Amino acid sequence: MQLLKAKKFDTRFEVLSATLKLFSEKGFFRTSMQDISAEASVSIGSIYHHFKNKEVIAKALYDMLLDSMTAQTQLCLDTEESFRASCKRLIRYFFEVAEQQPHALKFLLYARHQEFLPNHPAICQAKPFELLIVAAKEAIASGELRDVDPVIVVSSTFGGPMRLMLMKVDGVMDVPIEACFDASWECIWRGISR
Amino acid sequence: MQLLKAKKFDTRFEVLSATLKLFSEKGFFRTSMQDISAEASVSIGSIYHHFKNKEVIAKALYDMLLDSMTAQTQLCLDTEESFRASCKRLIRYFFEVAEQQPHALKFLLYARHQEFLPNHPAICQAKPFELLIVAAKEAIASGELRDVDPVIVVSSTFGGPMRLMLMKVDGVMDVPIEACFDASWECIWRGISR
DNA sequence: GTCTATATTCGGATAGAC
DNA sequence: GTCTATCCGAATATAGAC
Repeated sequence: MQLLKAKKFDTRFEVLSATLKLFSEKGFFRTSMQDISAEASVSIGSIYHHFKNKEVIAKALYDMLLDSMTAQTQLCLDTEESFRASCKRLIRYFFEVAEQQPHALKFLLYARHQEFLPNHPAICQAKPFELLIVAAKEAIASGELRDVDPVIVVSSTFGGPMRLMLMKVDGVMDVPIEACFDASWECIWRGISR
Repeated sequence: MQLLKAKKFDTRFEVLSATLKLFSEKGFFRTSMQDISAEASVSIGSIYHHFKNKEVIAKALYDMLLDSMTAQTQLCLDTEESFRASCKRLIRYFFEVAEQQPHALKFLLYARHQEFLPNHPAICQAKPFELLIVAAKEAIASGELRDVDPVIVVSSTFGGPMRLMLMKVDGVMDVPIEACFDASWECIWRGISR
């Protein structure tokens, strides 16, 4: 599933797509409107017709990607029966995104937003994180997990995989990230399971 | 131990100290030389006398903090006898820094460097990480840890605590981070130990 | 809706006195 | 070594034609 959705082949999409690539490569501040214009083959005037300013492009992009992540998280939690199964599936999904849409994941993970979207909540206050906290709480109540603070459960569960994903999107990992899944998951599950 | 060392009460130190605060609050690009000048109570001309440009300040800061981290990592690995004891001590140390010198940790963790120090190695290629990989390898050989890829061991060990540290420096954690230590460590150790 | 040309601001960096 | 005053380029954003 593509995180960045092409409703139709329109200017708006071209701009967002080009911007995502540039931001993840060079960052928000090193990317000029000129750059975006060139990469998207859309004039600066047109860009400003669709987006009030550069920050608005960033915000549109961020919201879109985060919404996809939230939807996917919700889906995994709703579809699977156990916390274990939900997390396994979700991490598998994240790994897939890291492999196939590294730009999107890098943009999202690198929490640069803090810098270019001032007074925006930190990523750890975002929706997916909160959904997982709730799910962890339930899994503790049901006895699936040991009785540990849910925040620590979620950090322990996703902290390791996130390090691996960062390595992947930074180009430091030469093997496919899927190769890390089993070993990584075993560490996680031994850590949090009852 | 202070990560930012005051050799003497000199201009250079004043600038670095002010810059650390501003960068961690507003980021590299939103901090102007004007801002630094005001915060440090040092004229712009003087700043440029000591540092060629803004990037050089950032790099000096980054190197200084990373060197401290490397030294501390080395110390823990040299002093303690087991991988387990080394990591416990190191994470305790990190937590302490998160609590007492959040600016320093935030600057270091937020890997914004990628953006303002182009073609600089990602944090996961930095010295402390490499030291830990080697140590993990040895601990596997000695039978202290299960036979898991050392990269995964290190990610699993520090991934969780790093999430917690980020929450702390982002002001999202209201309790002292030390309160998380025992539970977090138990998850880690169950995950990686033999 | 898209484009080109242009205005205006901002901030990094320098010159040169003390 | 420190300071003030100033330069100048870059990039955001706009105006207005098509």
